[in-house]
Amino acid sequence: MSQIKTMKELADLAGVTTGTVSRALSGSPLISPKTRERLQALAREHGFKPNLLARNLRTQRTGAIGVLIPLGHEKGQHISDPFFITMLGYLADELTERGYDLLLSRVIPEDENWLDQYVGSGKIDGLIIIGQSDQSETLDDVAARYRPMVVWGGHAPGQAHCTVGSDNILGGEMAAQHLIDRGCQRVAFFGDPQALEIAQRLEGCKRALARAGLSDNLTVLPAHLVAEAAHPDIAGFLGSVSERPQGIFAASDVIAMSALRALAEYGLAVPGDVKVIGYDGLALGEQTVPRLTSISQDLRLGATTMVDLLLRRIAGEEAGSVVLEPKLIVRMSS
Amino acid sequence: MSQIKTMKELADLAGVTTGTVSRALSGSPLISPKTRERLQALAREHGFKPNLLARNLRTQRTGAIGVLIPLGHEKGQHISDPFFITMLGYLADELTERGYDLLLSRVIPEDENWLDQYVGSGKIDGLIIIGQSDQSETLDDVAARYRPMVVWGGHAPGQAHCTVGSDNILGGEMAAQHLIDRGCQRVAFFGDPQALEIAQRLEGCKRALARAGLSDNLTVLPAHLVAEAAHPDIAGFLGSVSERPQGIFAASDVIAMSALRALAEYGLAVPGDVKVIGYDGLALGEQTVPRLTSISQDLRLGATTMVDLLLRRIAGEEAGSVVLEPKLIVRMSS
DNA sequence: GCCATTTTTACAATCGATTGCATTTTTAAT
DNA sequence: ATTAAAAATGCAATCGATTGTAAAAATGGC
Repeated sequence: MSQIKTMKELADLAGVTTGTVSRALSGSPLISPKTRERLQALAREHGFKPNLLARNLRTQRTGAIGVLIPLGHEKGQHISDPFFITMLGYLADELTERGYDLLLSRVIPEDENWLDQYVGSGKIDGLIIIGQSDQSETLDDVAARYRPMVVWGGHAPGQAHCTVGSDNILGGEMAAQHLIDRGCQRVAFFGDPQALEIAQRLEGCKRALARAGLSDNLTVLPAHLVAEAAHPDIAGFLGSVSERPQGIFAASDVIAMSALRALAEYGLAVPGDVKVIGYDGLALGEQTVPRLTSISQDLRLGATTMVDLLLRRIAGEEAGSVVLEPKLIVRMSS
Repeated sequence: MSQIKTMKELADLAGVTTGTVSRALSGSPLISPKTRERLQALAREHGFKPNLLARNLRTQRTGAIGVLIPLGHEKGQHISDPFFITMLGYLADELTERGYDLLLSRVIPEDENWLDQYVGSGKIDGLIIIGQSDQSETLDDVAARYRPMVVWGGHAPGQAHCTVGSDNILGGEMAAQHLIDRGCQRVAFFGDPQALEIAQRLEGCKRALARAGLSDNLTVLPAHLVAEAAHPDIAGFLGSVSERPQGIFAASDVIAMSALRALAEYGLAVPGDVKVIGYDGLALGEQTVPRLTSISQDLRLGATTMVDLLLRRIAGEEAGSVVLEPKLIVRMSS
């Protein structure tokens, strides 16, 4: 019952060398069945578990995938943000199902090469980044020399890093078109286009409005991504505009929820006075009052796809970006 | 611009030894400021990052905290369960704020010593376990020889492992009392008492009923913890009981949500026909229809407390279990 | 019973950093 | 200029496993 911590101890105990123990425990055919079983039994009996650090150092693989959340210009944003959390849950399911651990880190990309902190640190076999934020060039930069990396976010032509995400331009177009179909003439866009994904959604929005000849009727409010921070932005906006928009396109469901709250506080009926559409299709949209119309990205599929691509890249295959279909979910807010 | 991967390469390049490089990069006072700066500049220039595995192997610390979710008898339960996810988000915030990484793993405790997979694997400095499930003895067992471990869940007298969690008995009592106060004579408890926390909530429930002389009016339905799995359990129950309960105490908010859905499907009004109270106080309870009355556990505080205790234990201090105050949140379902 | 194979096991280098101790270089004091 | 003291660097062991190769033991054919 003594505590065997290292192979050396086990080896001494059994009267063999660590090499033999190592091979025995890994079931190498170089070891006779007799000693193999003896050593395995001994290891079990003493509860011996090989040190993974040492093993990984030697074998140069870790069995862990890093998941990074760059918080961009949004300093206050927490990991407990519903979108991150949802995505994280799916990723965790997917990765653990395939035998990988998930190393979660929050990063605030302040110093030049925040990404290199992880890449090549030897702690991970691959990297999944949730959201480009405003770091698209940095990502391109790193992607050039670090292959096993997949990013959730928008795909732009000429982009070097591998992304998975919905077609944000199309999604934005669908959202705006939906508002137009519902009779909105003046539309407000809530979201900060500094982030690529959001810029793309805005772009799609503009296209739809242009097609309807409503280009001049768009107002853009660069609202914060965090719910608590977005609320004052939105409340301020609603209080100050002369001509109230008839439709609001929020660049994320979280922003949309803030908008719903602010609208309620101003006594505005949704969808009667103002129609609201979000983006993400999070589960919480089912539970808002009124239930939130949204452009849905299939996050579970997104997670699966990212993990797929990543593992293929780790294996050395080429694997390009994937663009997922956005889907309009009409609920009660529009 | 060559890719410097190891200290040896950097050292050769600079014409010094790895020892010097190591000390220079870690800012040791044994190195002259001149060479220190020269080496640091060189390292920066070549984008050198020390291999963390090697460092950790040498220093015997990893900078990572393991978070484990034993899924117990509930095989189908996913990490994307709202409760886990919420807790996970808070933990991630808390840990990253203190400079720790978070290594997430899902475990299905099938083999004898699932816990030893992680303890002593050398990958983590400490362990946080979310939920005891039905593994309380195993946890006690491991706690005896592995100090840096904190568990979210119920605290029972004589328990060896360090727990943080709400007072489940008191919480259960409060929930049942609330239903009684609202005039419920027959009460149903939804939840599987195999898990310690749930058993405790049931115990509290029984006490309150006993005090009111209603002991015989309790029905226990061991519903699944997973929303999708709980629903048929509950629907079946509602369809089969002769005397419908006037109050339902769901052992978790997730179960309560399933109950709300099932009740709606049976055309029963909440809280008119049946009153429902959940447990956890998750944010999603704000968004249900009707908004869910619940016994709230302050998960953010719980996460902070767990991390606190864990770090103190890692530092070698003694740190005992903490029981948090449950709080009744009256919303619209009761 | 002896030599040639084939199995088993031992030996030792290796992964990439850290760190105590020995050695060299620099500084300062006489 | 000499030497003692202080400062800076080099050397080499170490963390705990893996793995190619060499050595030893077991097997088999005659």
